[in-house]
Formats: sequence, C-alpha cells, structure tokens
Amino acid sequence: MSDLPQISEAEYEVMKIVWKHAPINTNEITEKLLQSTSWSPKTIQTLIKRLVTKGVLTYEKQSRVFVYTPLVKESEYICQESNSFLNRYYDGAITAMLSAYIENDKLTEPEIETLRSLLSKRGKKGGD
Amino acid sequence: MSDLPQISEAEYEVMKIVWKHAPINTNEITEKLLQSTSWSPKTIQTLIKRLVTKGVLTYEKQSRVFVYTPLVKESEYICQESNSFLNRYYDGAITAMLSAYIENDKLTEPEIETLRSLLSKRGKKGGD
DNA sequence: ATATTTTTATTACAACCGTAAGATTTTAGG
DNA sequence: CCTAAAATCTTACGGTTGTAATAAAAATAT
Repeated sequence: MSDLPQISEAEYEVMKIVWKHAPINTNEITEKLLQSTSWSPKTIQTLIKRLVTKGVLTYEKQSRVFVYTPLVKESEYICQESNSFLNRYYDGAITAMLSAYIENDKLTEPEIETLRSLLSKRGKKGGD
Repeated sequence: MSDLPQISEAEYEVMKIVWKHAPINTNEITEKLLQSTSWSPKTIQTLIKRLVTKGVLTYEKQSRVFVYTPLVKESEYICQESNSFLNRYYDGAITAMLSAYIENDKLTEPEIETLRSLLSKRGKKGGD
C-alpha cells in the first residue's frame, strides 16, 4: 500500500483517461488526449509503453489492438501522492495545510462553508 | 508570484535547512544535513550549487566562506507547490481534498476537532 | 614564497522525463 | 501469397535529478 510505481506528470495525463474509460485501446486514448493536449501520437504511445513497463497498466490484445487496463487504482495513487505531499510540505498533517490556508486567507467564504459542512456531516465516527 | 524555480526533492532538503538558519555557510549546511541524511558532502555541495544556479539561493563571501541566503520564500514556494498539487489531484480545490480524506476515513477524531476549530476560529472574514 | 589544507568549480554518469522519429511486425486488401 | 496500412517496438536526444569524484582556486601555515 505504499510503493506504487512512480507516474510522471505526462504519464498521469494518460492515466486519467485510462482510469476513466478502461478498458480502452491505444487509438481511443490518443483521440481523447488530443482533445486536451497537442502531443504527437508517437509521444502518447511512448507514455503508454512506459506505463506498461512500470506496471501501471496491463493490456491484452483484442482482435487487432491492445486494450489497456490500470493495475493501480486511481484513489490509491492519489492517496499515496497526497501523503507524500503532506509529508514533504506540512509535516504529514492535513491540519497544518488547512491551517496555512486559513492563515494566508486562501479560502473563500463559500469554501469555508463547504469545509464546515463536510466536517459536520461527517460528525462522530460511528461504532469502530 | 507563479513561476518560482523548480526545486527537486533533494534540493528541498537543503532549502529546509537554509530557510531555517540563513544566513548559513556551506559547512553549517553540510553539518546539519548529515544529521538527517547520509549524503556525501560532495553531494550536498552539488545541491547547493544547483540551487544557486536556479536562482533559489544567493551567497556572499564572508571572510573565507560562502554564506547563503534564500531568494525564494519558503511560504511562497510551499504555496505554489500546494496549488500545483491541488490542481493535479483535486481539481484545484482543497475542499475536494478534504472531502476525499473524510470519505476515506483518513482523519482521526482529534484531527477533525482541530479542523473544526480552525474553521470556526477563522469565522467570518471581518472587516479587513 | 611554497606546500598544504580548505573551499569552490568542473565533470561524470545513470535513471527518468518530455518529446518524438524510425524500424518492425501484424493485419487487411487484393 | 504479397503489398499497403496500421499497430507496436526500438532508438534517440537533451534536460533534470541523485549521487559523487576530480580539478582548480584560495587561504593558511611554514
């Protein structure tokens, strides 16, 4: 639960597509990425390939093309990244992060409201 | 306010020391880093040098050694990194992050209390 | 002034990343 | 079966990073 492969920034863009649409083949991935980036299809191919090498994606050949599926769950990956981010910049404490945001007036009033309600909705942790 | 130089992970360790103790010279930086890492002093030298090249640090020669001072403020840097982190993983919204943490039961009861009190202390943004 | 020590600068090298072109293999069409 | 097209694989190249060794310059001791 703590040593998922590293995913680079560009690779992550690919993963966002795959997580959302898997199983998905190369052409579909490329098509979708071309809507938000201006990468060459060759580049996208390289990124996909690297993700396979890293063990983030698998594929199986379906008729004539490869169809990819993630081996890493998006939520797990984000969770890991979040932990490492908090560790690096906020002593691992999300409270410290919030605190900094409040100190520096980075929150709008509606955001504060949202946060409050998130916290109250959550209320007491049920029977653990 | 948005294009501070990139600071790598290892470089950031150096910066933590410099931010805390500046103005500080090479030997002092090295000494302190050796308490928490097992890097060769040569490596530390390289990192310092790169930080200078990147414009993150300046130095002036004091008597016989270089004394370094940050050109980038810690808070600004962390702020930038936080934004880019939130953008990448949470649509730029810290509320989304908190939400995910709550969903996934990543918060302890004391943390929740802390967050609540942070939010209430802050209350309405009074007359600024 | 010179040798030695200390400090700083230059060079190195592999892995990873962004970015892609070129080569090869597979599939489809004739 | 053979060729064109499509899909996949291999190679490339410069920049960054982790990790450091070597070389040069400056300061100190003699």
